[in-house]
Amino acid sequence: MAIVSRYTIALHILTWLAYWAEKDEFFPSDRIANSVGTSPVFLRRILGQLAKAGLVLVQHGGTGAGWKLARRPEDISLLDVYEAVVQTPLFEMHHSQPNPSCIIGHGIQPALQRVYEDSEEALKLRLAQESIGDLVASALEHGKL
Amino acid sequence: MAIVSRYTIALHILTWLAYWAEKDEFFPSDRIANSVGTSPVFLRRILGQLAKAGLVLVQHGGTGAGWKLARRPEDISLLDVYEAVVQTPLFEMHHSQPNPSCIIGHGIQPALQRVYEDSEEALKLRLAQESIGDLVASALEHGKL
DNA sequence: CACATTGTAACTTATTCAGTTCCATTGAAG
DNA sequence: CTTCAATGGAACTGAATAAGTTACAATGTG
Repeated sequence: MAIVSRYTIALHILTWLAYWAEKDEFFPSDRIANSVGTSPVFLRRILGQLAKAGLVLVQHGGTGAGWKLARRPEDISLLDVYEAVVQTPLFEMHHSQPNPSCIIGHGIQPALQRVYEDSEEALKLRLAQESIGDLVASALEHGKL
Repeated sequence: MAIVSRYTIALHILTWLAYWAEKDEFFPSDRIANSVGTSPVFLRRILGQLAKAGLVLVQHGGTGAGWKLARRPEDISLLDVYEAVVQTPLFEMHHSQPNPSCIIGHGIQPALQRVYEDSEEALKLRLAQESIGDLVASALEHGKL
């Protein structure tokens, strides 16, 4: 399979919040849902993860409750978002145990472990180079056509 | 989610075949299944993909039917295996359509497309640097303890 | 106190993956 | 030319996971 669409949704949310950030207000989840095209409850689940990671701030009760960015868009990297939203390792190991009395079956998992960690690291390094600020600029460019 | 365990299984298969490669015979799928710890039918599905990609050779009927490597282990990169077995893009887009009348909703997908492609490319570049030969060496090192 | 909004739990639905069973097909060996 | 060990593929099951929905208690501003 692939990296969950939850990650795409999280990036959409943050890009949207960044676009409206100059207003400096809290935006409710159904307002965001209108742009993303999915349910406010689903968004709140993701927003909760982003809040735990310190990427957004939440205002609970009263009128004017909702969400806003906790930092400037340029200071939120796509890696920050990845680590906030994706908790599972990128590569899956065997579902059923390989045969430990076979020398390959015994040694393959630690061998893969090392390669998998390095490869995941390469991906994360690339994600660290891009920010929500970049996404806003790029989305506006494409959105205006 | 993550990259399917099918990829791990494919690497296990090829590492196993590489380990026995000097014998220069064809190995049946249930012999391989004994090391991997999963069903021969599942393995044959994966072996079929590897054969299509030209990484293994198959011998159909008769005694001595089975599978063997089509190239030397050092000439099969982990990227070759990835492209043989994983067909879907690494990142998932939205499941439901973002709002096209919102400027962010309209521009976000092409913006993400570019970043996603670049990031997937970074992962593949790392996978291209490692070969089945490396995996055999590393697995033997760990397997001997 | 009123009320807009969050937080969370429980449920449904769809999808995907791994694994299984079954049988027709293949082709080397005797 | 028969035998038989093996592949190839279809059809099915079971389990896990994701996205989406409904419902309601908790929050805290005004």
